[in-house]
Amino acid sequence: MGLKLSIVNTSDTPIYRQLYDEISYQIIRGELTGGFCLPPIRQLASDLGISVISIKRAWDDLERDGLISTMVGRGCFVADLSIVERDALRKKLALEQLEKSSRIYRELGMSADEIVSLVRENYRE
Amino acid sequence: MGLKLSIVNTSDTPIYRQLYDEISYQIIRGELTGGFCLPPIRQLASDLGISVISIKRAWDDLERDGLISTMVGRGCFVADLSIVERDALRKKLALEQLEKSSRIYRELGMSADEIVSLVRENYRE
Amino acid sequence: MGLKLSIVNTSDTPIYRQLYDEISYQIIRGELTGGFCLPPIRQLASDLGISVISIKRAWDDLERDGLISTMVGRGCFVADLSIVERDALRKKLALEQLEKSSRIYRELGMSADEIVSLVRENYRE
Amino acid sequence: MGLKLSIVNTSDTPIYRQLYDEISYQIIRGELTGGFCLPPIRQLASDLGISVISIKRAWDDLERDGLISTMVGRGCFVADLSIVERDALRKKLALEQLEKSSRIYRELGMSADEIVSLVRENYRE
DNA sequence: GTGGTCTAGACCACT
DNA sequence: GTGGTCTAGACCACA
Repeated sequence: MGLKLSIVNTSDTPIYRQLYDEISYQIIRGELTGGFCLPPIRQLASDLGISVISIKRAWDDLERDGLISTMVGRGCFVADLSIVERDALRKKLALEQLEKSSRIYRELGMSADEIVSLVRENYRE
Repeated sequence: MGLKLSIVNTSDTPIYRQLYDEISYQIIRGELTGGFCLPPIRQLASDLGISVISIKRAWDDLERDGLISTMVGRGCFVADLSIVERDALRKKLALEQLEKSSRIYRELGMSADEIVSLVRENYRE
Repeated sequence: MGLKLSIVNTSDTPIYRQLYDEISYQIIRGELTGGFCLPPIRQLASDLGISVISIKRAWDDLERDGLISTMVGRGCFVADLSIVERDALRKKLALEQLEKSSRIYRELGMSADEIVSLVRENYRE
Repeated sequence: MGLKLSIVNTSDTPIYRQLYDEISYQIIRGELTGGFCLPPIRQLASDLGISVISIKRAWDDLERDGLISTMVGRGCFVADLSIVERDALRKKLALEQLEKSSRIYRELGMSADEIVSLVRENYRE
């Protein structure tokens, strides 16, 4: 099974960011495991109908964060992460997101209880 | 008491967006009430050290969303919103934010309980 | 019975234009007849909650077009118009409006028949 | 064939409005079809001898109304509208215009028949 | 006095 | 290359 990626051109989040996010989420969820070989960027670019530059940028960022590693001439491979590392990453991303939202909830004058009930409501669907 | 606004020039969110957010939050929290006359855009521009255009853009967006109304030659005034309208707006913004976060939480494979405990933890601080 | 005027501050048509229009329409419909004495602009300004300047501007325009005449120290009076004059004015305004709309209808690629049926539909309500 | 636009600087309708109108009419008439790539705003600005800002403002409005979509770094593209959508839009704009006119016709005390005959007269030319 | 629009030119991020 | 944002300064119409 190959890599699954879906890109939204009209989104306001840059393409390279969408790529970064999708790959990192798949790694965190364990769908992409250590040693998996990512497809050649040129092929991926034509498959997704996007620019090579966007992919390169995403791959660079992923490598910077230790999620993949590039072996010149051989390709890009998903890094080996322990469950502990993956979990730490997961919690870090969740907290980042939560803090961003919380700032807004506070601006709206919402209490923790209100938010919790919104969360529960939202998840039931 | 005049209007309180703080702008961060180095932020990656555009100035006009920061202005929009601050004003709309103040309206939702009831700190800015119907009929309040916003300061002249040119005065505000020089006070904040920003361009008139950024303010104009924010005011345009606020007007399009029914939060203020501008009268040429007279000034810009906060719209009269009923408590019901304000609450609806508040809930709408909260839900928008929640859905954005939820998408990410789901990508990270988190359950509702996990999120709720994160929220509680986050709010205790 | 006094003069009836309703002004919408938030409208995008200038106040002086709203005044001009309402007065001229009343004259055309024969509700304001020759010799009728308009209220003092200062009183009207405070009654309507608008600026004297806006009224002055409207009165000036009306006088320019021969619809009222100002007698210094005595007030402003509606001009004596014959039925023929009133009808000519009515047709002129209608045609002006029609030409403005027609330009848009043509841009939208509508035929005369389409427009006529829209008119009939619109008037039935 | 490139995009055809004509701007009148001396008009009292803002440049960004003229742009919005011309583009939207061309989309409604089917002259601009889905996927068409609008010229770069900076090139268009220099071609038309106007400022980038005016174009940007028009493009923003068009995007807000779902008529085009812009992709940073790639350009602005005409949205894919079904014939049904285009027709609905066309009718909506026509009705808006008609209601504006009708208000005035009523103020002038005109019957539906009078208006219809005016329309027919006006279209014969 | 107010807001509405526009220009010319700049810097930045994305592809 | 593309669009996104911003500044500084100008001219106009409205109240």
